[in-house]
Amino acid sequence: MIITLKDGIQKEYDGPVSVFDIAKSISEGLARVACAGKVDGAVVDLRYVVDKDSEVNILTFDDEDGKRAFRHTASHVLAQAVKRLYKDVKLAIGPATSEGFYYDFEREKAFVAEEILEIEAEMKKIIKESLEIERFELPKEEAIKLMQESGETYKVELINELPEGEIISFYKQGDFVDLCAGPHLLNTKYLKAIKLTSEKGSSGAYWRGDEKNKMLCRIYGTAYTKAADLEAYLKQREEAIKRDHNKLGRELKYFTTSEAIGQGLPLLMPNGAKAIQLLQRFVEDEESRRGYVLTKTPFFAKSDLYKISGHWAHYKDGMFIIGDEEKDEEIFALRPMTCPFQFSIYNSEQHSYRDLPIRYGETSTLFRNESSGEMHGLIRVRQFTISEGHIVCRKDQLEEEFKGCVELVKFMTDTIGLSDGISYRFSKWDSKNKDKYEGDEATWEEAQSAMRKLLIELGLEFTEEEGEAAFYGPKLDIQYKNVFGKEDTIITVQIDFSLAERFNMTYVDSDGTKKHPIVLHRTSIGCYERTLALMIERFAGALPTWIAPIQARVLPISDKYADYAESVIKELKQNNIRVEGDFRTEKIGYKIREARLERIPYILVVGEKEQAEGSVSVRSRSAGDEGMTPLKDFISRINEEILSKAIIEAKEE
RNA sequence: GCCGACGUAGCUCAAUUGGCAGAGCAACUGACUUGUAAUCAGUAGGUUGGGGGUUCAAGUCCUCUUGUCGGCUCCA
Repeated sequence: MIITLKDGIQKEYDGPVSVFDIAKSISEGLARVACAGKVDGAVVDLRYVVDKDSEVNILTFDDEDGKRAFRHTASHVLAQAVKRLYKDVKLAIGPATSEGFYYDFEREKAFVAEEILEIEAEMKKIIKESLEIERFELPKEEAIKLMQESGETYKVELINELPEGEIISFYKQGDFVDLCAGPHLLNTKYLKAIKLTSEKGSSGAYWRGDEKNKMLCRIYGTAYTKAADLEAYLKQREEAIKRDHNKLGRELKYFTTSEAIGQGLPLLMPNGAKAIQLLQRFVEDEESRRGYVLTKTPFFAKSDLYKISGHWAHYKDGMFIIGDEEKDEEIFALRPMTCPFQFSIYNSEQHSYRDLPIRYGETSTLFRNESSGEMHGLIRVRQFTISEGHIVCRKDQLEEEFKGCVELVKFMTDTIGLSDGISYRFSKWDSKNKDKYEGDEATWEEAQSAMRKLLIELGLEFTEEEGEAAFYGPKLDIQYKNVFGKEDTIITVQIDFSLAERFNMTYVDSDGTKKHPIVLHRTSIGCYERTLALMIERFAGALPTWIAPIQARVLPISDKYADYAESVIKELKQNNIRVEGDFRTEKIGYKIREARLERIPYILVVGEKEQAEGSVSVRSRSAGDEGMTPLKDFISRINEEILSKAIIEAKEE
């Protein structure tokens, strides 16, 4: 039997051999760090026996799938520890995640902080016990019986759903048995560095992610092969949280909230309002350059409009409704999206095929009645303003228009410095849940295959997600992670084959017949609040100079140089620099400290020497004290930086 | 909406088993006229998120409510 290894090397074995033994035959060292295997492209357990010529790759913690097996084993140790300490707890599921692992348990009350510590201590004990992990299989009937006997009703439910003939495997370590497809490590001792990250107690999670189901207790943790790596991860997480826009954004006076105003309704303070104004002007100008025409439409409309668009049927829970449906003759709703409004503009005129595409753009304020537990700083709010646009086009224009949207998205994310962190998600409908969507199966398939084709042509790396589409069509979602690792959509481009027909939007084609156009729903920079929040996190509050609310602050050394400082400020203002002065009679070090803490891009110190020479002493975020420069030179330098929208990383301190 | 944690001065945090609400920084006033991350002294600042209750006495206990945070669900 010939086994081909990762680097093309071939090895011959006399008979069937386990993946672990293959690892061992390569080297003892590799066997020690092996977490799983890959045989002919499929991830397998180390215990898996290879019995024919195959390509075999030994996966370690450095491989994504090896890491998953390692952490999945840690989740079993978590479950074992919980079962040892709390007999009455039922097991649900416990997978590995991108950052670690979790396990869901059914229990009367959530686990509190002290209990988490006890569980973690018990886990460490289990690891020290060096328990062998054994795998065994059972036929369906016996598998159900085993789980019923131990009262694991969730496991019984899972087994019942497996198709007949499926291999049902279990993993056993010491006194603990869990239904699991694997793969797993061979012994608990390999889990060198573990930590439960639910330090403040377990959090709630619905069984199978369905809010109609029982709420379970979820404990999160992570695991590494070395204590130092675990420490590094925890440290990095701590550092990331320091950039939390919800804390920094408040400290730096970008926004605040008021209990009396309510959840999800942040107040943009002068700094935040200025940054958003700058972003909006930039976006509006760029869109105008790209052939978008501006609209300005009402913030609310009669329910009639939403009944036509389908929002009333599919999105009513997400809207703020004005009036009482039972009592009032006419009721209104605040707009959750701009589509039906821009469609109404389209419908106010007759269109020829020659008029298309029409690209409508609007800096549009939207209102969505998000559930109370959802709000998060500027990232998830109930009122937000978005660079909203709808492109009405013919089928033969779809490709070019879609690509134009993606190109605009790339231009925007590059400019604002978020391009490194984005990922693309192709969001499809859920054909098992047709009630949630508008349009028939054929239309959906057509729209989705059109989008997939374009995504492939564009060479985008994307994931596919079922059930994430809008009710009217599939989406290309541009995803970005916040400092807590939680992913949100910042930008979206959607193909809609449905609403034009619903809305009776038409154009007269070259053959004189009326046809329904295709609609692209899209944003270019997403919603300004969310985008600003992610920029604050990305830049740790030190926004690029072009968008910084204050670009320079002039610090006179003492009162004696106040007049000169004023003249510098005047000169900068005449050059459209957003500048202010700090005329307090404080020491220069003190004023610098404050300006640094406020992340002001340029600190300009002026005293006797500067006054004599008509210069400023520049202190930048990127280079610190740069010494004296003629004022004119500084102005051309900062103007160049602003004009080019340069991204210059601030020095970490 | 659901599970959990939390809410004390502008900010960060104290306040023993229920027993006089306090500190540092910030603010304000005065002095210092300052050269690249915190000058010194003084003053003021609170219905302890809000309502209700238990108690001789509530920041502390109970209850309702509101807001914030971490998850889940939902979503840009």
